[in-house]
Parts: sequence; C-alpha cells; structure tokens
Amino acid sequence: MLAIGTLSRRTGTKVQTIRYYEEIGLMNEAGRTAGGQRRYFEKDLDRLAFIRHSRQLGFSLDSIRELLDLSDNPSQSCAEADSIARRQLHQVEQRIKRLQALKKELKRMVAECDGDSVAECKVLEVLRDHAECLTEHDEIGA
Amino acid sequence: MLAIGTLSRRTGTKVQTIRYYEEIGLMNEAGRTAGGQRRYFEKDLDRLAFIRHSRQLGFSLDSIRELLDLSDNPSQSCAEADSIARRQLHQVEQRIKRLQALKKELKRMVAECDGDSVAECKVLEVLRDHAECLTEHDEIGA
DNA sequence: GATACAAGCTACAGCAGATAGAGGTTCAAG
DNA sequence: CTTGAACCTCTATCTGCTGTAGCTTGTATC
Repeated sequence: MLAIGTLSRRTGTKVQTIRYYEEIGLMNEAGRTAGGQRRYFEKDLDRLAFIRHSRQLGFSLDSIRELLDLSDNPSQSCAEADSIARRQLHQVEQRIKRLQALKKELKRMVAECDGDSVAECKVLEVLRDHAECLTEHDEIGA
Repeated sequence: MLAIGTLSRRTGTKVQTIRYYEEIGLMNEAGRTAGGQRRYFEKDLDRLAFIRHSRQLGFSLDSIRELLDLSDNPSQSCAEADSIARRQLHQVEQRIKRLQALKKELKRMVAECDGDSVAECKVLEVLRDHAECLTEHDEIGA
C-alpha cells in the first residue's frame, strides 16, 4: 500500500496534482485508511505514470482520458489510439511551424536594434506597426 | 470618437478582450458618453494594435506592459526593450526545441504502430513505459 | 417624436491544468 | 506517549481570455 507522497516521488507529480487527477476522474478514487488517508496499489502508480508520460508528450487531459479507456480495453482495435497520437503529432507540427515564424520575426527585430534611444528603437517600432512584419502570424496562442 | 466595436473590428480584438485589457490596466480607462459607453481616440487604437501585435509575437501581458511603458518614455535607452525581445526569442527557441523532441517521439510511436489490437499497440506501450523513449522530454508545458 | 434594433453595458462563470496556502488531522518512528 | 513529517479538505490563484444573462444606449428611419 503506497501513500500519496510515494506516488508523488516516484512519478514526479505534485501531491496536489494527484488529488486533482482524482477529482476530475482521471485517477480512480483511491482507497482510504481508517483515518482517511489515500492508499494506492502498484497499478495506480502505473496509471499515474501513464498520465504523466502522456502529458510530457503534450497530450491534453481529454486525449489522455481516451487513451486510458483504450488501454483498459485491450481487445479493441489500435486504430483509435493511433489516430489520437497522429492528431497530437499534427498539432505539435503546427505549433513548431508557428513558433518558427515568430522566431524569425523576433530575430529580425532584435538584430536591427542598435541600442540607441527608445525613440528610434526598432523593436518598439516593429511592434507599433504590423506592416513592418515580413511573415504572417495571425493566430494567437495555438 | 471611436466606439469599442470600431476598435474591435479594426484590430481584430474581441470587445470583451478590450474591456479586459482596460480592467487589468493595459489600456487606459476610456472616456465615456453621457450614457456610459466607452469612446476612444486614434491613440487608443494604436495602443491596442501594439498590444495585439505583441501578443501575436507571443509576448506575455506582463512583458507587453513593460514594452508599453518603454514606448511611453521615448527618452530612455532601448536596451530594456531589446532585452525583453531577446528573452522572448530565447523562450520561443526553447519551446521549439522541446516540441521537436516531442515530434520525434510521437513520430516514432506512430510509425511503429501496425494497427493491430490494443493489446500490442505500440502507442499505448510507449506511453506506459517511459523507458522506451529515446529522447528526453522532462518538462511539461514550457 | 416614436420606434426598432444593433451595439453597448455590468457582473459573473468557466476553460486548461495545475499550484499554493490556511488550518486542521493522522501516521509511524523512537 | 510524544513528536513531527506527511496527510486531509477547502478555497483561492495563475494566464489570457471567452461566453452568457439581463439590461441600457445610440442611431437610423419613419
């Protein structure tokens, strides 16, 4: 029987985060001691590790929920899991693209700045006037 | 005198977002009509455009606040603005790096999946066992 | 001047994905 | 039996908005 702190240490997840995962139904409700403290089995540790690892790969909690469902039902086709992963890959690729456009723009901005007074600061000038941008960057966030 | 909807249309910012920027002090408090509606000058439009453009380049609202302060005081040295931009560039580069590691891992995961049953699904297997990862990807979010 | 209706207003809730703190209780070692 | 680390719940906070409810204002047209 493992205490929550043990799971925390062994997966690098904050204790509050584990409780949060329980709250939103990603982790099963843990058993309790007579005094009300959570106690876990190895399988809970595995599940948490799965969640954490998926998060590290950028999957959303919703996607992870789907992946866990699939993982719990080993008889189904793998196609679903595959498509979730492909979707994630696509998203990551899109984000990289976008960030590379930003990087280019920022680099240009920084390179053109000669360190003089703010009045003629290239950085601020570019920010003031979108027309000075060479690349498109219309989405925020993404 | 411009209504909030005009600013919204001309900068591609949602009306609520403009009010939000006012609330958090990024935009100055707008003048009001007798009936209580906000009215703006061209300079407010410029300021909003600056904010939006900076957001598109990925700057945080806090950074934008600093940049606006600098922009409002044209006598200072440009160094500060420059360093904010460099910091932003660095962050973008870090995020790209991280995403490229994720991309590699996801690609491998997806490529190895042969579409059979979940029981031997490579995608789920990799997620289950971090040891199967080739690349490091320790940070979440970033 | 009356009417219609788009556009404005405030206030509050909610999203992801946690994280932090207050204030109190339990467990396990010595 | 005592100590103190680790646990508990509950609530608030973060970023950067976005959406809704329910009401008021502004303006164009008749």
